[in-house]
Amino acid sequence: MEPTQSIINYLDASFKSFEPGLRDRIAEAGVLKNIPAGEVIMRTGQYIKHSVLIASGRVKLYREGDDGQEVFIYYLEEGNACALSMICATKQESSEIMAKAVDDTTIIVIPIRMMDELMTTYRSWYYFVLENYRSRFEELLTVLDSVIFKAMDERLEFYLRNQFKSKGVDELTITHLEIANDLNTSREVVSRLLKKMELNGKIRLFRNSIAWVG
Amino acid sequence: MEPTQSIINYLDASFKSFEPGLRDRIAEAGVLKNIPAGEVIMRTGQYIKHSVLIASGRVKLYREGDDGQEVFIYYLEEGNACALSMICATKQESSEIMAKAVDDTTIIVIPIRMMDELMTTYRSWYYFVLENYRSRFEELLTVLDSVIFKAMDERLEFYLRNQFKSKGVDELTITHLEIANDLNTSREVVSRLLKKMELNGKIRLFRNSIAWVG
DNA sequence: TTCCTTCTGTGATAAAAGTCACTTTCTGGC
DNA sequence: GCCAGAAAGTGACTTTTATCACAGAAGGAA
Repeated sequence: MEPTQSIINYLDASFKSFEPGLRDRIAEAGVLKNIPAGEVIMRTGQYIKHSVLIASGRVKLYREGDDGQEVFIYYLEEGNACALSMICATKQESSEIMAKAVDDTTIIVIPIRMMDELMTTYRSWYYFVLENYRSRFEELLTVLDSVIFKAMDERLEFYLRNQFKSKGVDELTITHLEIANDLNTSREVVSRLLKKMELNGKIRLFRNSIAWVG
Repeated sequence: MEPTQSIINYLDASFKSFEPGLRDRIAEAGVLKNIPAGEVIMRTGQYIKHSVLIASGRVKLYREGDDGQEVFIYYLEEGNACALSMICATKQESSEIMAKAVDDTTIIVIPIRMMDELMTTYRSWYYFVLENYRSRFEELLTVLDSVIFKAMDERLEFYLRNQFKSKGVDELTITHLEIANDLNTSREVVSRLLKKMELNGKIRLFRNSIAWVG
């Protein structure tokens, strides 16, 4: 398939709010890039020179601690943009988070110098950018909430709900250690709390996976 | 002083990046509003119908917990905009935080329906909005950091540094209870940790105030 | 099968933070 | 000066979370 054609396909499929002119302009100037599952797209301290749209797949965003801890913040999915890439982009400042592809992911990369043009020419672009920002901002506030106000059992439940919902599954393939890392706690704590949730009938535990009972 | 003139004065003083046309347009369509110290500007769940620029004074942003706790997130100062007001504005969704004037504050209120016009007409406006967003976003990440990765003693120190720096003083008028509320902990914990910091020579404690020793 | 690694379960203990109860200190107003 | 109320100090205790030390279970590879 010819690349320009592909970008249009992705835009039509996942960025439906884009007006035709915007779609064509991005198809013209953007570049498709495939990221294999597990690869890091962006790292703390790295300068960003492009805006990034997620055309397909799923990207996990982490905040990195001083000792290499990686705490899960949120997912970026098909139709999202990396808010930070747009914003850091405008000032070329350094990023503070780490983005890793969890599935095989296709992104559309747009050179930052186009931001001016898109912003002032296409209303649907600036709507998209602001709306994207707003929803990331609120997601960030939600995460902050759960960390500030909730104890670990509630944080865990919030985390699991999020995972089940975001992945659209009722059985989640994940280990206790992975969860513990995402929540910046220890594996034992997660195991114990999960056990408690199982006793309460909320979930069922298996090796390498958790099923939602609800 | 005639209001339109006043807006221009404020814009010239604190929003120097605005191009002349933008300045005049805001002076024309914006409204000045005085908020006495202590008054709430915006509340969780409230719908926002205006964009808000801080012309003078200082606004404290809190995140509200389920039981009425109010945790400090960041300050908005002269020359800042309320990022949420711009973004919620574009979609008229509900706010999730609470903004309270800590000093007597003057704000410039801009009707949301002008966002389209400003965004597409004035490059300095969209730069301003995005840059504002970016910096709030990063501030939020910093707060998240300290909550996720730091124990209470470090959070307290981070909080104090922030206060001293943001207010530009070396003696801070505040009670232990106020700090405890801002950090969502208890007064005793704050008292004990402050005492420890005093013993370590970082600060000196007085009734109703704390002096930075550095 | 037999190892070996990874995942999970669990008790014991330690450390951090929150809670309760009370005292002391300061300060402003009478 | 005296008193009331707010602010701050402190000991004792509980709860939550983290850490340590294992043990058992599951599954893959030789």
